[in-house]
Amino acid sequence: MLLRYEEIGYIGAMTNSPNDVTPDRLCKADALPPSDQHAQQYAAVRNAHETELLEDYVELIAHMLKHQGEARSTDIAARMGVSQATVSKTVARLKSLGLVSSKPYRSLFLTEKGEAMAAMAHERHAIVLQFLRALGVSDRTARIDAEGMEHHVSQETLDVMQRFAREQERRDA
Amino acid sequence: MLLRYEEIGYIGAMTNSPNDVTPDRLCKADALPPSDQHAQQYAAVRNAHETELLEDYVELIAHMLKHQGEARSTDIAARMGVSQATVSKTVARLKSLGLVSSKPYRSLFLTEKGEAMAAMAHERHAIVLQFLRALGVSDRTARIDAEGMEHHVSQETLDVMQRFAREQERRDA
DNA sequence: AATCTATTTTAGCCTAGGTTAACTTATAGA
DNA sequence: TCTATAAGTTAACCTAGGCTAAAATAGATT
Repeated sequence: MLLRYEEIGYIGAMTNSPNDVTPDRLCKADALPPSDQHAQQYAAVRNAHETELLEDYVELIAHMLKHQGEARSTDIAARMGVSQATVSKTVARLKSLGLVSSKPYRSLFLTEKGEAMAAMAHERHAIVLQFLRALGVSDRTARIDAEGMEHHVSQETLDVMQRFAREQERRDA
Repeated sequence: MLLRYEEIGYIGAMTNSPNDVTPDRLCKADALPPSDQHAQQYAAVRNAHETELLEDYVELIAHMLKHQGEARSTDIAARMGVSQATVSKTVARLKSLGLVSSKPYRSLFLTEKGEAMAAMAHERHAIVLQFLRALGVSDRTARIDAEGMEHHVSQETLDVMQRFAREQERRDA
């Protein structure tokens, strides 16, 4: 399925012969978007990186609050595979951002803002995970990949993934 | 499609009644993997983060060498949407890692190692992008998401994606 | 009540990746 | 050839996210 230029969208007006075939066409299909759009793509990735860790934390904290009743730094550290000191520092950042609240030396709670973020992160995560499994990826791999992918999936793609997973589910039933 | 515990794999031996239905089952399906496995998942993500930027750079440099004949810092800076100073520093790192070679104040080249990395990154990127388009995601969104996702997709998932994209292509033809 | 242990925080260190501002080098044109 | 401008580098700074080691606190036990 070779894309037409019009479908690619960013190529803009075709200047040279629109009917010639492979070599030129392959070259163009391999072309990068214009600089400014490309820069926006990278910026989007950098942007995602900034919130990734925060989302992982609040998602995990929410889960712990729900399933264990409390969220303790030690447990977070163990689950994240980092030192307690790292958790302490990151939690300080979460607090300064108004996502987490706690009294010193006490376990953690989410603010409303934190809960909202956790809910969103959890939903995304779940959709991506279900999607990967529906695609036929093994559970173990799906979990690993979902963890990394979830922060880089736009709403549009998420919708497509959800639809796909539902279709697949229906087919399985 | 509710997963059986056995399919999930990490749950291990079921202790309590294996035939009871929704509430317990839903709860378990929502459960996290055991701490050590979970920690490995996060570690995989952190690991990916370390090479992400390097991969993006060599991929971009390879593209420029191929299509413009040379790779200049200014162009990289423009495409990445960062300052030249940042490029300079990152390139220094790429050089120290033996991925890029250049003489001071001259444009850049890839070492063999750098080319190998670039080729891999490019292939992954292309597969993810084609997959997203085959799924039905718009080109613009597919590009953005592919940029972020490519570094977090395992070989297993990549294979599945490639197969899916080919199927879809066949169906379109 | 005193103390021991587990947990949390703090301090000091490191690397990566970003910035601006100032400096150096390459190169094209008068 | 000289010089203006474009391109690349360096210095000094910042934040995030890791680490270890040491200090502080909470809670349980005797």
